[in-house]
Amino acid sequence: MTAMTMPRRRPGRPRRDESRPTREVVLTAATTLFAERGFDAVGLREVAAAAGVDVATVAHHTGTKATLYDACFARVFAAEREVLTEAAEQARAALDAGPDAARRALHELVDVFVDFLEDRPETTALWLRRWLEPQRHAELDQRYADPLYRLIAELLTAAAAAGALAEPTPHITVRSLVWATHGHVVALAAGAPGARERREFRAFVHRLLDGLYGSPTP
Amino acid sequence: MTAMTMPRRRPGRPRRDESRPTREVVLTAATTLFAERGFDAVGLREVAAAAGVDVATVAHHTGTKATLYDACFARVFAAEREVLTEAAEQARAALDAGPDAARRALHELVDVFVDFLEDRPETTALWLRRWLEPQRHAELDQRYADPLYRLIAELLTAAAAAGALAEPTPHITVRSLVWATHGHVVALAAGAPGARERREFRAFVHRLLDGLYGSPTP
DNA sequence: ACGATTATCCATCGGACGTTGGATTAGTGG
DNA sequence: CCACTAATCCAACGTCCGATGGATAATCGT
Repeated sequence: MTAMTMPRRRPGRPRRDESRPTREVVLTAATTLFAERGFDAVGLREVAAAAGVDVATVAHHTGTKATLYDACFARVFAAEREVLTEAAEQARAALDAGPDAARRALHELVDVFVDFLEDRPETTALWLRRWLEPQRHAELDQRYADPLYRLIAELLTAAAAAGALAEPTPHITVRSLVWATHGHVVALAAGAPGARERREFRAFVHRLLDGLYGSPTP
Repeated sequence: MTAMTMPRRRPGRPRRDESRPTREVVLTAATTLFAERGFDAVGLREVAAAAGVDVATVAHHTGTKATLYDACFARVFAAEREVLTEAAEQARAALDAGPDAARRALHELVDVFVDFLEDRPETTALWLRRWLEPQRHAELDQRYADPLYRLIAELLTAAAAAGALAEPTPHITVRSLVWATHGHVVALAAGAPGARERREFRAFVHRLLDGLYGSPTP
């Protein structure tokens, strides 16, 4: 196909689309690309093309490539934190309603987390990529992951006190569960069979939650 | 410090060190760098410097950057497969010696796997990085991971038949265990506290093995 | 002993990269 | 209506990258 000279956008400030600010468009495009191929494999010109803008516009809105990457991660993580903290609050409220309701609330929490990661696989991809950067790992866990892990571990400890679990759950068990979930999401993103795979993984985590520390009464 | 003109090595074939072939030196250096920072963040000149050779020598022995990366992965995985298949054979032999011996053999298998990954964190790093490349994921799992998963899952099924476990273990449980272990290794590599962290993770996986599908008799 | 092969380094190429200076145009405040 | 700011694109810079052609020296086969 002959490259017809597309009416190229001329420089200058265009009409502003209030509903989708350029910064959001750029961050969305960059998040997808970074999640798929990682920081170093993605070029700023590529991000700009995916967002439909020039590379200088990307720089104007998000600074250097490193700050763009950080902004993508912070944006994705903000959504994760919001979902998880709200679900944890609801589960904690249910602890007072008796062991059965508490246990149901814990399973609901697990479902919310797995649902969230399945719906947004870029979250998992960005987490795994950043965990593989040894310099950033410690700072990341301190700023982002550890507070959430602590939140969940404390919730499970309170659940044990309320009779919904046989024992409190250490931090390390929560982390292992999180990694198992991320593995599940990575396999899904790589095209593993959908419905059955999901059902089996749900059964795995729920069984782990019920069985590892022993439900008091089945 | 003034850059004193180091007696630079002149071209031409040097005396050969039979015990450490150049190809092995290059692969070792490249494996470390790729595991630490990933394919795109590592330059061939950097690999060459770490191996103490010129970049053209790297190309001479390992071809393009992509084939070098593949060679690193294949070499690391060969060691993993060797360790795991031998451990699985020993465990299978123990299945005939009664449920208790069989159960002990399964725990030994888990220990061998976690020991191996803790000793060679680059194995975990390379696996995780490749799992994050969607194009290669399917081929990788087919060629490398799935046979091992199947080996272990069949072993656990045989263990259930021999009375060491209450139920056969699906593929997905094995994969989840593998991911949990990788998460543990990543945390260790990032400087998490050593001894206690390790003890708690061992307790987690062993308890999962015993408890998730229920040991027949405690 | 001498050609052939192997292993190494040097120099360089074309291209892609991240970043930036500056021109251009739309909106905004007075 | 005019000065100012904000947002966009173009073009370029210097750097680094992966790859390769070619020179050089050690080893090997005969």
